[in-house]
Amino acid sequence: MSALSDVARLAEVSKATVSRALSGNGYVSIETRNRVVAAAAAIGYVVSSNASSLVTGHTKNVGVVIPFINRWFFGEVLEGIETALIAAGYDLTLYRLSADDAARRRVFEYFLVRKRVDAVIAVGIELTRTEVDLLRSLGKPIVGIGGAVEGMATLSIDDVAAAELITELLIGLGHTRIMHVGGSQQKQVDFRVHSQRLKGFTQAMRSAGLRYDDESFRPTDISIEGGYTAGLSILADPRSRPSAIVAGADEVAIGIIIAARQLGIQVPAQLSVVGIDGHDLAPMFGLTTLAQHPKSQGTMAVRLLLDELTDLTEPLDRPASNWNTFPVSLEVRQSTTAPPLP
Amino acid sequence: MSALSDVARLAEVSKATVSRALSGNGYVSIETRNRVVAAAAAIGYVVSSNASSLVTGHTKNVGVVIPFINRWFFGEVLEGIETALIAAGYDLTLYRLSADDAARRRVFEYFLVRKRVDAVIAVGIELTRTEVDLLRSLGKPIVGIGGAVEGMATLSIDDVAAAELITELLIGLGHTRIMHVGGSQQKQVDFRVHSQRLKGFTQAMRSAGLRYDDESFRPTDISIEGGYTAGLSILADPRSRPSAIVAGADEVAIGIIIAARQLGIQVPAQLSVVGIDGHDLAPMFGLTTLAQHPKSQGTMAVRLLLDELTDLTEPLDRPASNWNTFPVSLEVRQSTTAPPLP
DNA sequence: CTGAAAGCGCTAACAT
DNA sequence: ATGTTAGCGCTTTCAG
Repeated sequence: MSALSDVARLAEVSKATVSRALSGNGYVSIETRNRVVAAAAAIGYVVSSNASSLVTGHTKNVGVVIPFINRWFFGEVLEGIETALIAAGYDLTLYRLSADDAARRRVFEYFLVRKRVDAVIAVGIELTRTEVDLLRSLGKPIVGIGGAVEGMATLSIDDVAAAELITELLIGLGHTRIMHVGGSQQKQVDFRVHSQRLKGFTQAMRSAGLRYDDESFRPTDISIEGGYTAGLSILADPRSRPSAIVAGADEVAIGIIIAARQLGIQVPAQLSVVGIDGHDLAPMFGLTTLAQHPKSQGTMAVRLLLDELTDLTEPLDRPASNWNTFPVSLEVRQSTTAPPLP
Repeated sequence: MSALSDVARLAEVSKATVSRALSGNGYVSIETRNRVVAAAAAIGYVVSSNASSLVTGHTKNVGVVIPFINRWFFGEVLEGIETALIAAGYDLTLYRLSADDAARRRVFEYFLVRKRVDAVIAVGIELTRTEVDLLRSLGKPIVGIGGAVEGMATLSIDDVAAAELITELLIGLGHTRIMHVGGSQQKQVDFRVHSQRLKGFTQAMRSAGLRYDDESFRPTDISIEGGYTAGLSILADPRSRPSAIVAGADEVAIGIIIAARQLGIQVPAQLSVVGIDGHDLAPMFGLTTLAQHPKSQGTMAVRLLLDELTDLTEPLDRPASNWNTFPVSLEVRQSTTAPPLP
């Protein structure tokens, strides 16, 4: 409510001086600064970021687009981003991007454009060339999490390699009947993560000379319920039951394990289940996971963004080398329980 | 980048007319409007919300403060809020409020104040008198979810009644050895939800004349892992094992059930577990839950807020009756499986 | 080191 | 129905 001019009057200086004193830009004698700061505190003055943004052109606000909020991986990433952003004095404006195309366009062409955000973090969303261009033409840095996109910095694991790695792990343990329960190949999230994980699985199976057919993959909802339902149906018949399952996500792995236990199957003694997101459920379920540290990915993305935002003193044309994909290291989180007997 | 004046020049009208044509406020002949809209589209003009906010005083943006993102109840609420807000043309700025007191003050005294938000939704956070006053003095409507707070509209279930109800349900089923596994009474979230749920449980036990002692309550982390760990320790000894458990949250209930199944205990045949948040896991776990429809709570909160924001033509002093707590109805979601045999 | 003045891009009276 | 004018609250030259 109180404005810069109020502070100026109280401190008996000009508005310009107040601005300088409070923002730290420009010279102000130490004593004047103190007077100003005291006056500001006295009347509870806080700058209007609107007015400030209007003239400076930046908003101290970053937009985050993300397809899900209530899913482990995404929720964790979001938390990581939020923490890092607030720590840096930035606000976070959240846009959940549904599959709905019109809604998506609306977010890009309306919400993100009206000069509210300085930059954008896209989590698990494969921006189109057009979207990237739009944002870049507006001079807004973008960083992505979850897959490579041309024209912007991204942070991601190699989903194919991850699935391959974890499958090889099971093969190395002596398993031969291995299934993959993962996201539907039809209604795919962006980056075709599900396809990539399936691909990694298939590759590993093939190179090991193991049988891989239509029965080896089971599509499911990425949720505990989905995993549970799939698990019940897969594990029902003892004769056709796999001895190991590669789950497309932790939620799915948990659902499968619950189903297995309900059917009286011991996990991991009689069935190995591995997941990929890796949320520290390993010890509890006796499952080995590939941890991709979502929270750190969030923090890291913010760091990348802030670097750009700060360097932005000399605008645009950054070295192409910077617009690359940073691999995120995977950590095999071994179960503490004994290895399964295939 | 292109500004209102560019559109004006292109359409050969004044800036005022452009503003009117695009915002829909004020009279503009149909043909001029068409010309303006075409011109705007041609150069990809989008209003600067900063400039606009600066003069109108409102931002089309609401702040959401929430203690957790990655927890079912909160994640769902957040999704509900996001969807409703976007649909109404509002942005959502997210603040995760940690237990850290300094951080919390910072959010209230700095972030929320700099005129970025028109209103605030507080989820699961008990605003202090000071915080409510601060926001109200700034003329920002607030609505809360999760508990009653004086001076603002809130939406919440009656946690005591909920726990009582669900406990009575178990008692009615013939259980006598019932335990409550819920959040620690020490490090409490706001609204002391854990205490309230414990209280409801205790009341039901007492009125039924059932034994209630120190052993009847087990504090736990609100997470699947927490429930699992608690479950293992509670259910290990068959002689002291309860026949039913009231879980403080769905995550906890799931953890307990996983532990039970691992120990070879049939759920719900040998053990009943009930939860409160109610995320449709009922059929899968054969557990009865009390559904509180988090997503709808989010939507509803937005609706309340929007009402205020719209009525705000005649500012402030709204009838006190409006500042009440709206009860959220609970729905008993019965398990489809047969009732347990105590 | 400080002040005066010129806008940032838009909206809202007030005219016409 | 449209144009003119005066700011919203701040930052930033430009003088001094």
